[in-house]
Amino acid sequence: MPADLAELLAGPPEVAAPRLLGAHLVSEIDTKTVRLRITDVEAYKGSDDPASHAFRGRTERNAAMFERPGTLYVYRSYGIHNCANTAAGPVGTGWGILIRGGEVIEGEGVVRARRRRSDELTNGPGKLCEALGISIDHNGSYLFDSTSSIRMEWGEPPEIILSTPRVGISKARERPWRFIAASAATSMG
DNA sequence: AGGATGATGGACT
DNA sequence: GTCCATCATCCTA
Repeated sequence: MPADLAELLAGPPEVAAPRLLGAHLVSEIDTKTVRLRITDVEAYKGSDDPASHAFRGRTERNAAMFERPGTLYVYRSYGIHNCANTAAGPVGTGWGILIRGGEVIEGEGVVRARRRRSDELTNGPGKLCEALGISIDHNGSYLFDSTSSIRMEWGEPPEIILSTPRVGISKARERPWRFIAASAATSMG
């Protein structure tokens, strides 16, 4: 029975994040469709989490994370890349889940055209946004609205989930809130 | 295979 | 001015 993703995201992010693995991220931009299977996510828990953008409360940049679960939070990273999160938890908590990586299911030609520089298409939050065509303009849109150009849809969950420390942060390293989908055939490091 | 580094913008001290 | 929820490229092996 398919999980209700919107309901799932209403819960705490460290619980919702691993269950997001296998779900699909669909972008329909410039009449081009890309469909991705989510394989790599990280949970961030707002004011309880010094590594979260929302740790110090709501600002103009992170406002989308304080909206209803399923709201897309896009921020510019290192001045160059965009990274995508979904808001999670009750409205006002600032909880969220960073989408770090996925597998292209549909639209690989479009993805290769958007990501000219590397063979690594979608294994990183900046790369994933470039592949899907996600820009800062999509910040604040709702992932479960059928009219949104970026949507989240149910997909088969992975058999195996790895839990590791989060990437690229210096605070709260002890929280193993990165979740990676693995298959029995593949060993990941 | 793996380490160093430059690009570049926004938030914070 | 300093610190980043990054990535591609340029080194050394």
